[in-house]
Amino acid sequence: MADNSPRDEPKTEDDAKSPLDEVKDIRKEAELTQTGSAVKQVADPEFITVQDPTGEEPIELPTDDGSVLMTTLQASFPGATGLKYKNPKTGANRAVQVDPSGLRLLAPADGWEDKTFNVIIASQSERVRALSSADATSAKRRKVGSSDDSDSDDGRDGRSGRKRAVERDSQPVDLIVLGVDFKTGDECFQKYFEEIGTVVFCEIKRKSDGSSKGFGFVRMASVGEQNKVLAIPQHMIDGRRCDVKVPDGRDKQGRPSISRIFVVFGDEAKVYVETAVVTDVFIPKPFRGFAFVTLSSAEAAESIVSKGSLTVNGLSVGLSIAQPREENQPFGPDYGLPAGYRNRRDRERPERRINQNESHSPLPMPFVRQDFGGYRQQPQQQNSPLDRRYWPTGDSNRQW
DNA sequence: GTTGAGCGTT
Repeated sequence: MADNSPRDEPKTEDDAKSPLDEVKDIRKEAELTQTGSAVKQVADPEFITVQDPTGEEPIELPTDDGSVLMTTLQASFPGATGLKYKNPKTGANRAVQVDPSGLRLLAPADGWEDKTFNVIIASQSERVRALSSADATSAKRRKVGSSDDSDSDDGRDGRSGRKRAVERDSQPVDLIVLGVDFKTGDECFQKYFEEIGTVVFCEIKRKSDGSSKGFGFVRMASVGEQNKVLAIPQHMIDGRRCDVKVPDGRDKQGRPSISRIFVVFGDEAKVYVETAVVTDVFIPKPFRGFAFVTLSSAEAAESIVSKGSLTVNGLSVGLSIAQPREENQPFGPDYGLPAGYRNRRDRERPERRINQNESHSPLPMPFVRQDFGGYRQQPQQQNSPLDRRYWPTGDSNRQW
C-alpha cells in the first residue's frame, strides 16, 4: 500500500515529534495531581538504564509516572518494541511488561532500579518468530478474546491477567477475516496476505463437508505486518471485499467488546494516540468538540481511556469508552447530554443519515451495531500524524 | 446446489 497521501506534507512528521516532549512534560505535571495509581514507589523515578544494542554506552531513559513511554524508547532506539532485563536469580531474560495499548513499558514488580535493560528490536523478534515453528504452533493455541483461558504455564510474573494482555499486543494474533468468498481457496487466501507480509498461519473455516464458512483467520509474523493488515480498511480477496480485524471475543460475553473511545477535545486538539492501532477516526462535520476513535482492540481502548485524559499538543482531551446507545435508553433524556445536542439531533435529519451508522455515541445517537464498512468519514481538516498513517491511500472515492 | 453477518470441531 502506498504510504503517500498527496494532501499531506512531509513536514507534519516534525510537527508530530516536537510536541511529544511537551506532551510528556505536561502529562507528567498533570499526573502528579492525579492518583499515583497502583504504580510502586521507585527509588529512582527519573531514569532507567538501557544498554545500547550496538554495544555503546548505556543510555538513560526518562520515566513518566513510573513507566517508560514507548515513544521515548523508540526515539532513542528506532525499531524497538520492548525492553528486557536479566533476572539475577535465574539468569534468564525477562521482558518488561508493555501496556496493552503498546504505549507504555510498565515497571517490573520490583521496580526499574538496579537493572540494566536491553532493547528488543522488532527485526530480531521477527526473525526468531519466523524461524521458530514451535512458537507458531503455540501461538495458534492462544485465543484472543477469551480471557478465561488459563494458560498459567508461564504466568510467573505476578499479575497474570495483565501479562496476558501484554502478550496479546506485543505479539501478533490471529486476525479474523470476514466476508471471504465461499469459493475462495486456501492458497488464494494465503497469497493475498503474503502480498502484505509474512504469513505465519492462515486458515479458511470450513464445514465438515469442506465448504467454506465465509470467514477465516490469518496471523502475520510481526505486529508491524499485522498493523499493516489492520490499517487497510477494506481488503479485496479473490474479488470480494473482506474485513480483517482483531477478534472481539464475543464468545464470552455474547456481544463484542467495545474498542471505540469517545474523545472530547479541550480546544482544537488533534487526536494523537501514539502507537496504538487506530482503525477509524470520526470527527463530526461541523466541529462539535468531540470525536470517536476506534482502536484495533478493546484492550487498547480501555488502556488509553484509563488515562482519563490525554494531552495532545499541550491540550487536554477527555477520554471515555463510547457508550452504546440502545433505542430505549435506560437513562433519563437529559442524562449526560451535551448542551443543545438533543435539539440538534432532532433537526439534522440529513446528516444523521450518516451519523446514525456510528456504532457508538456519546449518548444521543441510536445504537446501531454496525461497522464502518460503507460509511467511513473522510477526516476533516486534520493534520495529525494519524491522517498519513491510517488513510494511507488518500482515496476518497473508493467504492465500497 | 442458494447466502453474506459473523468469531475459530486446530
